[in-house]
Amino acid sequence: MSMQESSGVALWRQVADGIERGIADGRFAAGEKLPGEMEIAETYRVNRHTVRRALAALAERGLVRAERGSGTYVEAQRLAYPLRSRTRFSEIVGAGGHEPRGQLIEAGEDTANREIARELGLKIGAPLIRIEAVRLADRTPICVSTTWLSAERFPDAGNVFANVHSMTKLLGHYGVKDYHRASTRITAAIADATDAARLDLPLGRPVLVVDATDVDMLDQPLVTKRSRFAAERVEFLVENG
Amino acid sequence: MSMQESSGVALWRQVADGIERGIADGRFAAGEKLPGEMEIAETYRVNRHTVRRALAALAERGLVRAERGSGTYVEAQRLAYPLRSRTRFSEIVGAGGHEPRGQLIEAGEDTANREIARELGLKIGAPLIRIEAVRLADRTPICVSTTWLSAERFPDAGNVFANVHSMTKLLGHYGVKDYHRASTRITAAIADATDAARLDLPLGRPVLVVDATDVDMLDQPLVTKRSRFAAERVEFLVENG
DNA sequence: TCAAGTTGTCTAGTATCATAGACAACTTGA
DNA sequence: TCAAGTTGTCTATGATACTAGACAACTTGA
Repeated sequence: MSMQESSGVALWRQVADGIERGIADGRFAAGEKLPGEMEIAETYRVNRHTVRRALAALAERGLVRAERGSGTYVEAQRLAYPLRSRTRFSEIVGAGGHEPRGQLIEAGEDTANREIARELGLKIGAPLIRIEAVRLADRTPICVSTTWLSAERFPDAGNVFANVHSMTKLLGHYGVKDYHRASTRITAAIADATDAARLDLPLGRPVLVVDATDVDMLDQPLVTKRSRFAAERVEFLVENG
Repeated sequence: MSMQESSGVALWRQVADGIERGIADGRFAAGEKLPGEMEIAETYRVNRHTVRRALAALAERGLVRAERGSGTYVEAQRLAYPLRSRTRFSEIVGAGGHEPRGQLIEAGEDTANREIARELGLKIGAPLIRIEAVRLADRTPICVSTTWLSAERFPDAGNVFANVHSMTKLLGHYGVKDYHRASTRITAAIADATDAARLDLPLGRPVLVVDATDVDMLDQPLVTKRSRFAAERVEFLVENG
């Protein structure tokens, strides 16, 4: 027999992703025993060795645990988190009874290209602070964001964010009491290797790509950002009056 | 040299994903020439043949086009789709310089489940008209929609739509002069076999799933629908005041 | 105790992935 | 016209992925 998807994704990986999805959506509950390796092999029409490799990958990530002679058991428990627009990430997550977290990946300097300059009302080439961060609800990554701020208006913003772990608090540090969303663009893509790693998501899962700009109460642009959300963990509600 | 990520995703696929992302986020604009195969190979630290395979995969999906002796060029560009209170498919597509088309797949009767009843302000079990249609810009499918209308208020709506090929015209036929969007919910999923066939999309590509309800000028619900957009062909623009 | 069912570990063969180099066919600009 | 740069196609080689079969080690329940 020979499968030949030629999708560029290894069979064992497809099986692993399938099982992980089963865990994520509750088909396999935490602590429960998975079907036997033979049975999994049959459902995916794949050799048992391929299933073993998939299970090994999941075991290495701590999602399952194999017990010789007995079976393979689910270690993880599934988490799901809604997200609404027009509010603060921290407030949205907090309202859902979860603890919002922000984790800095990298902060650095940058210069404005045409698009960012237009969004922020700056000149092309203007100095920027670029902040890349993961945002989590409890311990589940929700999105990765790249945020750009004017380096003149928000000097040292990278270090500030590293301390406060929140964009609202960062802006408050510079005297911005309130702000709101000026524009939002949404599309979708497939998680690439970088997304997958940062969102702790299997490769090939959909991500929602959101470009947004926030302005202060005088409609002066403050920050513009591009975020990539794990689509299976979020649903956007658009409220047009 | 030997890469050995062991991520279960083939190198050529990682390269293809990287290039696609570059196209999606505008680093490579539509019509523009990509870097040469050798240059791409160097940036990804990969053999030229691996790059060629990645480009072949993108070419097969119509995202790029190779010209011998000259270079490889970006084919795609996304349709800008503003999500305003006034959202008409035909107007949006027309504004982009494309010809809007609607193609009926199937029309039939249905009864309201809890969600649809709530959206349309009907009782559970109320008779409905269900219209499934593909919407295209020129000859490119943009989305498939399932639309529900009250069968009492819009009798024979299926046949009307089959003639006019437009939801705006259909509503006009029943005396609705104007309407607007009451609610929009967006998430993303992976194209299944049905989506793939109707959207002329390869299996496994991302789709944007939009649930929306339109109301008349007195805020009375008219239609509720679920649409599945080919994510790689559209970009939603959200304008919150 | 024992049989059935489970995971763990070998060996082996075939197909695909990725690299490497060479050259042909073609386009572009000087 | 020509040189430089591009994509297209061929051969070849090693590493990895997948399949296939067999058997060991262990758990469970009758």
